[in-house]
Amino acid sequence: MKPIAESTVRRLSLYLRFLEDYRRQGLDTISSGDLAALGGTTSAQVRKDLSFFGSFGTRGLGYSVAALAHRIREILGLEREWRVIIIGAGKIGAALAQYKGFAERGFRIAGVYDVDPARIGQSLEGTIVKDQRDLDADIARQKPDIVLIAVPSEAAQPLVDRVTKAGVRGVLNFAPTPLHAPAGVALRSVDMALELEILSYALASSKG
Amino acid sequence: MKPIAESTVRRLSLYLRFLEDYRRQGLDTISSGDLAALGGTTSAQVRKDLSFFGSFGTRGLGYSVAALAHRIREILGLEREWRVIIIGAGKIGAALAQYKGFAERGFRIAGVYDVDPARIGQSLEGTIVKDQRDLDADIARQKPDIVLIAVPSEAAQPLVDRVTKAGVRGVLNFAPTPLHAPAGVALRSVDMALELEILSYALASSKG
DNA sequence: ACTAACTTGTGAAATCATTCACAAGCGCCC
DNA sequence: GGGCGCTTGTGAATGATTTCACAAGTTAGT
Repeated sequence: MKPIAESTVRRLSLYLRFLEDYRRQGLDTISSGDLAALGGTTSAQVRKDLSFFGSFGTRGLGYSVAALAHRIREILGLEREWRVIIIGAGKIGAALAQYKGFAERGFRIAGVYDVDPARIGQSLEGTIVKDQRDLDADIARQKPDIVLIAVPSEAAQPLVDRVTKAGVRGVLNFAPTPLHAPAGVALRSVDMALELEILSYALASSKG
Repeated sequence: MKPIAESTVRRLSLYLRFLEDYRRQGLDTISSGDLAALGGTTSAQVRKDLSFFGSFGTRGLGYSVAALAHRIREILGLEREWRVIIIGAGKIGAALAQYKGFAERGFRIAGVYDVDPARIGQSLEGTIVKDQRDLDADIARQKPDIVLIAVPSEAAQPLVDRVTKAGVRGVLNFAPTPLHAPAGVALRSVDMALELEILSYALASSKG
């Protein structure tokens, strides 16, 4: 199958949310125009996005909310549960551990790790913070799918190297530094300071 | 001036970090190739990015680390201090309020707001959580530049409407829902669940 | 059964972003 | 001062993504 652009995947994920809203409202069908209006895009874009994966609409009517939601979940791999571990139990790690949105989407937090003795043993919403020295053994045993990196910048790259060596193939980084992973490993970064800087540019360039 | 792509602005922001690293190491010049290697891109990309804003390199030598860093800060609007307020003092809001990376880059947290009486009055790293009822009056008085939205999804859009009406022109949303802002307002979203779903897709589509 | 009103799916066109390729400029060394 | 090696800046070419435009399929109404 030809590779799908990230922008397309991102929009699919959004469409899924709108479909869930529609379902909650008891609506059975939705048109590409409706999805476009909700997502701030165009109906052609929506149809093109979906067309990469087949054609599951009905001309004249639109898409079945339930069927399309199911199909998008399949495409995104959300039908299964993903085991996620968090490394770093500081402010951001703790916020992530307690974030409800992950569980709702099938991402199960299987463990939280830190190096700080003051944090090890603490409970974060039911999860006990474990010693980072247990990390490799736990990865070997539990085979987590995704690791969230919530440690200081300088500790991030060594951890990526470590967990990918242990077999982890998905990493989501929250440290404000670009990381590199070997081929075959999916790595993404959420960089809040960077987002603020992009906003800064937008404000600075518009008002002069 | 012609509009600059967001991807370009994002990379400029990265280059700035590398320049600061270089400066800490006492290096005076840097080439587009060096910047490219650090950022995982190509030297042509780096030069093209910079060329949108003028030409400030020296052929044969590269770029002055100090001069380029200064110029990028100017471009991004990081020479001035931005006043930022945070709405929502839950886990994410609290983590944001205490995040060191913002202050380092000139984003000053001027206030944190919540509606929950249990949170109002609490201290977050020196900042007292204020009553959200004071929001409009405080915005009128302090003229914050940027608002960080860290509230539940359903509360997010009304807040965007409210703060933009009060004159705020930059919004960074952390609620997992797409928001809409009037023209002239810069709005971005950081959606952690969405990033995980993109990872999920990458993992699901590679291993079948 | 026919028409009118919609909506999908998709090639083609247009736009946007990245990469290529190279002339031109600069520093260093002899 | 001349030549060599390195690096920038930038048009042109390529590649990727979005938008256009429309044939074809479906429902609902009469």
